[in-house]
Amino acid sequence: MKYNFNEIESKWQKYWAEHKTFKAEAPGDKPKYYVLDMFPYPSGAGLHVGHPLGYIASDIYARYKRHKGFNVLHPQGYDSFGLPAEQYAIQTGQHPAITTAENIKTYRRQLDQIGFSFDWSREVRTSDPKYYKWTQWIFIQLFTSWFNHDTQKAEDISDLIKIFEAEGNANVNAACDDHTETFSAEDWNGFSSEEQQQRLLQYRLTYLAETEVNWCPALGTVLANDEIVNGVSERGGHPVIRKKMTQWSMRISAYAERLLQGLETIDWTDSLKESQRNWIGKSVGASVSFKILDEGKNFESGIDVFTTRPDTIFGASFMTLAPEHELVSQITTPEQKAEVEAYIEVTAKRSERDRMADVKTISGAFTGAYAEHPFTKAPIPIWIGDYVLAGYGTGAVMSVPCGDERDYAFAKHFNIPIPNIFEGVDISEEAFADKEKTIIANSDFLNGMSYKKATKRVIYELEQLGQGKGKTNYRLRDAVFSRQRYWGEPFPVYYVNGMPQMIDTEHLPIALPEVEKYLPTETGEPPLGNATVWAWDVKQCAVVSNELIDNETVFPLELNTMPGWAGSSQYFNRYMDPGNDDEIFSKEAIDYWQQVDLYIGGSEHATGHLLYSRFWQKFMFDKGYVNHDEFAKKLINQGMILGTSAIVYRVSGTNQYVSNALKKDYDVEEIRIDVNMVNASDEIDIEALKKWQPQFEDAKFILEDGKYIVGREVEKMSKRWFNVVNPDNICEQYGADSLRLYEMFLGPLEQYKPWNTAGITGVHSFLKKLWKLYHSSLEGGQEGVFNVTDETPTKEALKTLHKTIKKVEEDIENFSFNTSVSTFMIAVNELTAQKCTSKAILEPLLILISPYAPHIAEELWQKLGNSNSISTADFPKFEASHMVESSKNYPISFNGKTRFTMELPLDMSKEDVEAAVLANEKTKEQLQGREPKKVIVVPGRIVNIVG
RNA sequence: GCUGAAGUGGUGGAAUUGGUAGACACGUUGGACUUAAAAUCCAAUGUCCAUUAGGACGUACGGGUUCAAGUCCCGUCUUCAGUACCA
Repeated sequence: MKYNFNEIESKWQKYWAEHKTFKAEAPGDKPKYYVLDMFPYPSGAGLHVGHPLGYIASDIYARYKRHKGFNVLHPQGYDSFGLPAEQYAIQTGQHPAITTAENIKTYRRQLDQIGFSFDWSREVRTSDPKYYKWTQWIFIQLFTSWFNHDTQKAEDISDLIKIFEAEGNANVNAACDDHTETFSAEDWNGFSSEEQQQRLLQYRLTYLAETEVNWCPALGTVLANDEIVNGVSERGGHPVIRKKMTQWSMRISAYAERLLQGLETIDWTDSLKESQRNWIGKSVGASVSFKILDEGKNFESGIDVFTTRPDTIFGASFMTLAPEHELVSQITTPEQKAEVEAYIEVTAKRSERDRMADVKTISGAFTGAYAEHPFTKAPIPIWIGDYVLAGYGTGAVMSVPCGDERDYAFAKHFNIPIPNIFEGVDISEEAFADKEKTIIANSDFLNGMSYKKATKRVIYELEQLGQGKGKTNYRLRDAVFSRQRYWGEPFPVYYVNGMPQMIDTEHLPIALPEVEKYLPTETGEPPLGNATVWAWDVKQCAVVSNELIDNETVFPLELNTMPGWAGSSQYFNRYMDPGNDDEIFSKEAIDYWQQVDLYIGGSEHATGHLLYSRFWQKFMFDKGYVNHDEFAKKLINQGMILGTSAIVYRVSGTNQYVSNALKKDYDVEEIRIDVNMVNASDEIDIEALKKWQPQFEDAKFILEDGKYIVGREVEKMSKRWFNVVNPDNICEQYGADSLRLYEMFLGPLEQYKPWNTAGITGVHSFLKKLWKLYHSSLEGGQEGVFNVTDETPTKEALKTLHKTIKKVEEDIENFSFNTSVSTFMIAVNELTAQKCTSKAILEPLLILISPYAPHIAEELWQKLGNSNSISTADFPKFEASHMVESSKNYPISFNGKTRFTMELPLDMSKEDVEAAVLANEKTKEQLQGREPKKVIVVPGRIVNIVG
């Protein structure tokens, strides 16, 4: 019998689908385990061999946990809103829903052929109205909540209104806009409804606000920072301007501290936690208010700065504002006006990128104005400089040149005095920024103090003056939540007199309207501005035609859509109860499934999806919908499988191509060609190449040894490098089990590693050997027939089996799937050599292998006479008794060098081993009559004699 | 610059956490089978010396601790990833 993997694999895939083998059970007595993959965006290109890596790992773990008696939830779905489908729609007019559905079909077929044990009955699609109903619902929950800093949690907005009605906002310690004014209960009750709403918006966890965005007029859309290169759009090279737009934002900054603290409680990789910490960017210091020395003018407020080094305040010899700072135009003196304006213009022209790349050049301008030092009352000149960022802190710094490198460089450049306030430190060459070694001098009441003491004291003194207080600053900014796109979740929002109103949750979902064009409107409105049926009738509670808008009972709906991360920030909880139309998930479901036990996905989501999801989870926790404030207990980042591009070398200016080894003799250009035309020894199929692209049709090739050898380059797998390997081809040629084993065998899960199809023969021939082990040839050289007997297993075979059980169990628990593939190979080789046919060995062996190679395992399992799926079988129990060896070959070392080996019983005591070794002839020979100083015996390992 | 991870044969990678370095696989070489190829099987394969027996060296580099170091400590170098004037 031949190992016919194609037949076997499609047979079992069909069986699993028909029998719903992997459907998670309803809550019951079994312990639960939740294994989750980051769901894919279904792109038009389909899957390449790199994509399933994490899915294979999670599938192995899920199957293993089923063998271990857990009720496993292992769902899959699609993050199906997104830009590519929309751009395709713009080009072709095809509705994104149609292309998305087609792409999902391809994905599903490709996923199915790899044999994943997903519970497809729980599939979610973020673009499905039944799903995004709940995304809209969460948005409304956020809108009707505020964050109380005193309790450190989200609370209902109605409670806030009660406080306002009773006592105003003076005692409310909430996460809110910086510019929120103080009002009394009388003030509040005197406000019009609109004025009240305006103020509440400053407290809500999602709010409308004017935000600066990168606007590209030619493309009619907002661009993200990474879509801009050198000040122009990446696509098309159109100019981009900074523009203030009214946008929805999420008040994630309210959760900064909890997002930081929560990292301590979860088992995620250190590097990932570290990048989240950096992103949150907590810094502890003080805010200090400097009075502006006005000449006739009257400034109500001074200049607020944030500093982490308030202890160095006596060293402040100037102040620097960001050029964009709002006070700049007010304080600049007439004499300095021209210079300041010129400088602002220059910096405004410089793109963000230029400013970042060019850190060395020092530039700035003096405003002519002075501030007053809070303690010495000395005048301090106020400068502007682009090294101060408008977006961080207050956009202003007190510059202490002796204690900060950037301030030092700025002071040197503009000849500003650099007073030294450190004891015993020379600052003639560079600034001194070592907090730990700081002793303050020349600083009045701070003299002689350490950084810690001085900081405490100066904050106290500033508070006495009313000019400062201790403050913690976070770099984390609120997240802009509006996109000028079509293919995203519509907001459940309509506008009455410009104020946003939520649609009642019972009328959700608000489905995406049909539009003629997917582009922005001519007046610059988002694509939903093209919709003709996009108004809200509050009487009928229905979406109606725009023509009916009367601003009395029919109102305009929001034209923006939500960003990509909206749909992915709670999907893991929705999987627990995906069909529920009445709630996002039932209490019963969340109480049983709790949280994700194991989450596998790429590290590129570190500061996006993974941060936003934690934020929403904490919010859901505050509102009592979930019972953990972290959604994933453990997270593993799988590495990427890279492509190995093939390169041919064109001799410059000709149509000749030179083989890799000869290219050094020519002036050549590199051209990437399709890797599928190159064989395992890097030799190219010239005929195929000629047909591939017209430019090669009548090309000449300069060969080495009659062959054209390509160059290789390891890089990301991508269509544009022609290095994509399609899993369809691999499954067809070698089978899904080979693909699964090989992806694991390639190296540690977390690591980046290149794909090399040639190596797959190793695992493929292992599967053939495994097949053969169950189909041993009978005497006389017949074709192998299925041959498993009830024979009592030999000691040797038992040892092989239990060694394998132990190793594989350890490997899976430690997620080192690569080494267990080797373990299987060794086991099969040993059992083949032992001519093992015993069912008592071969049956449990199959269970060990089945998480990795489920199809072949199911087939052989069935041949063994089992009628159920192997996935219901219990994981074999390791029994140490089978591992006991009576003796072992000890390496005998002298001063750490191994000289010979000795067979010794393992149950011998250390003393007896020592005696036996010393009595040995070879030992005596080595010692040449001398007495050993010490004999070290490590049981079962080594004997070392120190002479 | 800072932060994080890592440097082991021709290649991907193992190494029971301080105990025979290079498991397993790819590749390469030789052999068997075959008209031939594919497939399969067997053998060799870290480097150097030696006909063999065997020996020396060897985990980026330089030191150290230890009977014993890929593993621990100190210093240096290199690579990859993230981040970037964060006051």
